[in-house]
Amino acid sequence: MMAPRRARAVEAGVDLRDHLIGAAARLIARRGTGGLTVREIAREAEVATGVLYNHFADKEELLALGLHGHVRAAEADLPPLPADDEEVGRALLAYTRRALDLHLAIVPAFANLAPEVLERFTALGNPAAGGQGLRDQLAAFLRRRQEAGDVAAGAPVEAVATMIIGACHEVTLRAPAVVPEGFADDLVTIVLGGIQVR
Amino acid sequence: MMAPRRARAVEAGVDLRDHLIGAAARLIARRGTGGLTVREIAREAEVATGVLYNHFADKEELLALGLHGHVRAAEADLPPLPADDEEVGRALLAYTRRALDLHLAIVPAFANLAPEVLERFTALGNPAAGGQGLRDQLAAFLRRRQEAGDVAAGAPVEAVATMIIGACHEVTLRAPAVVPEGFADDLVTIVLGGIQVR
DNA sequence: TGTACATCAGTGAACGCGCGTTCACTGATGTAC
DNA sequence: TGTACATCAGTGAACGCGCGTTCACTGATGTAC
Repeated sequence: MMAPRRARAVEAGVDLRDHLIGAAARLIARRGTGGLTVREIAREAEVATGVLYNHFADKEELLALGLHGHVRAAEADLPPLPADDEEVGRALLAYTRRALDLHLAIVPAFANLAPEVLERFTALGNPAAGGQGLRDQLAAFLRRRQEAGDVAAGAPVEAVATMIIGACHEVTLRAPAVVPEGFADDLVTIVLGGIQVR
Repeated sequence: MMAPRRARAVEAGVDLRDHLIGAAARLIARRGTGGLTVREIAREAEVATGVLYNHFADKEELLALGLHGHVRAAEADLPPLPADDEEVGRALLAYTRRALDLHLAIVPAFANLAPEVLERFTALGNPAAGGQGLRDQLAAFLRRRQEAGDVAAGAPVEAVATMIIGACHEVTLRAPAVVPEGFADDLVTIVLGGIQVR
């Protein structure tokens, strides 16, 4: 075997590649991908700028990986999902709150994302819900409950999932993000019962 | 009066300032604010680059104005809104379709927008719905119909407006944007009747 | 165990390019006579 | 009407800065003996 050299600031046992991705993820969590420079990332990692190019093809690859890590880290902080035998309304509320919390944590990082980075990020697979994505996870939940007879047979569950996730996006995109009082409850109320006069 | 000179490519009678904003709006409509350069805008306007700085403080101001113009132009292309005595479901469908169409036209331009430009754009006032914004316009419509007794008294109409607009965002943000078959109808169905088993 | 040498990841100054912005110059339009 | 002159918006080459990327050099870690 050959004999390499270690980066001064990286403790033994950690892969420098992971160390760099972690530094990028931390910066992205703090201020978005916005005007991040490779020098800044190297500084955060306490490493020389040139080393990035020993581990990544270019800045975009590192940013995509950092963003991916950021999303996974944010999701890992969330409380677990409800069991499938939970009452539909309660379960839906839990899914909605989860989506809101996750979006509050990650949407800012996507606000000013270069298209090339987004493309690479997408190619890495959806990091949320084990590669499934929040929207699809919610849609799958609704289909299961529909088959179980807890959701009206003809209900357009795909559109429901899109609406709930979309509403979370909407409220979370403005800077600063403001979630109205009782927002998640309102969403569930609407989706369950509608607004029509009866 | 003094004696100025006219830009070669600008026909008599049009304000050069408006001509420049129009060129910026056209480019933004075509490819977003993404990597637009002042040289490109000047080229589109068939004018020297330096002239921009006779009419705008900097690039950001021109981009914000161009974006504003783009949104107003997109909205002007839309069919008119339904009258207030239209049946609620039909009216809601019309509002939803309008929101979808407008978002299809303008969301791409916001995808990769620099925060400073967004800030300046916001300072110009919401260009949609006569300065009111689509979401607020929809919420106002729902409040009116609620007072008229066409919408359930306790229904959280603000959240409904956010959900519908959010769903339009959601579906329109992915590139390429794909609106599922019957999407607007599904949204209205959900909002009116809900998905609960009865 | 100790010394000489080889390896190659890490280092960071330097390169080069793109782009926003500037400014000396141009020339079309008006005024003076 | 014609000629000389003044004005200043328009022009575009040049400036300067920031940032991604490169590459000659360094030095920690292993191997040979």
